[in-house]
Amino acid sequence: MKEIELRNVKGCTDYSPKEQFIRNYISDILKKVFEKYGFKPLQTPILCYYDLLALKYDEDSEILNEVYKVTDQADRNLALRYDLTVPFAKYIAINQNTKLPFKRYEIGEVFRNGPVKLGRDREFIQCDVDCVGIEGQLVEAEFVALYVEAYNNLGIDVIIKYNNRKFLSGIIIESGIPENLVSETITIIDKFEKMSKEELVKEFEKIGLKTEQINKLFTYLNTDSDQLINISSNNELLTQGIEELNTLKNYIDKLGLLKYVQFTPSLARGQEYYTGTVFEVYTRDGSISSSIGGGGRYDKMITEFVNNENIYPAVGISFGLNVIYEILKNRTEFTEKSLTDVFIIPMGTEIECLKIAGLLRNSGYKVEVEMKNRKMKKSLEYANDEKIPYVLILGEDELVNNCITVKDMKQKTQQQISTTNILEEFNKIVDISKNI
RNA sequence: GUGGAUGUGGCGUAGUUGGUUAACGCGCCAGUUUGUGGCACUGGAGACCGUGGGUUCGAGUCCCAUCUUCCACCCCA
Repeated sequence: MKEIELRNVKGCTDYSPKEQFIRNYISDILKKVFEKYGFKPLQTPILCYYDLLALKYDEDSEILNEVYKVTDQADRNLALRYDLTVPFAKYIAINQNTKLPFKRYEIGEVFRNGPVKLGRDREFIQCDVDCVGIEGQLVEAEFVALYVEAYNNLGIDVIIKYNNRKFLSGIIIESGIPENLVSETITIIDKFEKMSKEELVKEFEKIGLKTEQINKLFTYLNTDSDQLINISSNNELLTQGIEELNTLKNYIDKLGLLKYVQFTPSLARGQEYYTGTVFEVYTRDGSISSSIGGGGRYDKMITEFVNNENIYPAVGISFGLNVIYEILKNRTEFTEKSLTDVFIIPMGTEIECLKIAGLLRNSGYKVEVEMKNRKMKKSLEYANDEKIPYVLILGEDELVNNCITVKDMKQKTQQQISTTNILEEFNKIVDISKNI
């Protein structure tokens, strides 16, 4: 056998039990909130036809370079999914009798053969929530509520920045910038908050914008949400964008969520397919500079994809599992947390212990039984390392007296309880120590 | 993909102008007598110094190549 270097594929990560526990905790909370808002789980395959992705992303698109291509034994051209949105659109296209509105969520791996750095892998989990079939700003407003609730449940204080693509394109056109430079301009605007004004001007000049245009654009980009009403224009796109922004703000206000949002005219988001409202979520204290969630309205994508007479207006948002993990991982509730509640050490009483473990498990405790025949000292050291709060010891002494020793590892106390109604007795001990 | 750094036991590091058996902390294992943990003490295992060449009497230490990882740029989640 040839010796190989043992390592993970670039951009792929192992998650240890402790890490994965927190990741599961996060996705469990997210799932609960999604379902609370009426979103249904939809599961799509990771493998898909390459042509499907090629159809969606332009031939020369950078995205396509980052798609993993694979083949099967029949030499079919396949790919690993790049995001969850295309599989979603594909599902709608295949199941055209799907009743609208269709609300689904999906949490799953996606793959991008791109640059790797801290917090950015090639295999990563996306958490997407989408609603297809509804126009107007109500969906957006509800998504804001969902965002707030989800991040509240995770204990993260957030600020949701929002903007509107029609508004953004509108102000660019209104500034006198030619149509063919719109998308390049947006790319630069996306860096608005990261770069100084001088740097931005340089960038704008590089793509050929005139000083007058740049100045006009800057005025628009510094607009406050209250000033939106004052902007009047013949540009239909701009008027529409402003109207949508005002409607959305009104909804958010009535839902009492205004303190969670911030109108940000420079917010663009990279994806070409957004057509209306866009969101990006940040921690309020700014402890994490990158966004921890984002999304927006994309009315055309599914419509073009399905390509029948129907239109499929859609809004989708996503949560950044990795970055949420980075925020939560150091919380003591996790670092001090044991994945096991009870550790049972048998002293020649293995089967009895397994039976007791079964009893405790049935009432919801996570129970582990010592199976390695080692010294009690070692067993206790293990329990201690794992931060397991309770240890039961069943030896001959206990067996004779029909009882079992219960150690409270945190309090460093121990007592004996009767084995005949062990569950009841044990619950009592747990309750008492919880109250302390 | 382009540019810049990096690579020493499981982890984090030290290794002087190239010179004998590569050091330290953490971790790991075992013990400090009987069925009791977090501390302390004692002992132990574990690295051909990323890989392949080269210079040299001699290289972890110099040169070249290659790979890995990381940081910028690009793009995004």
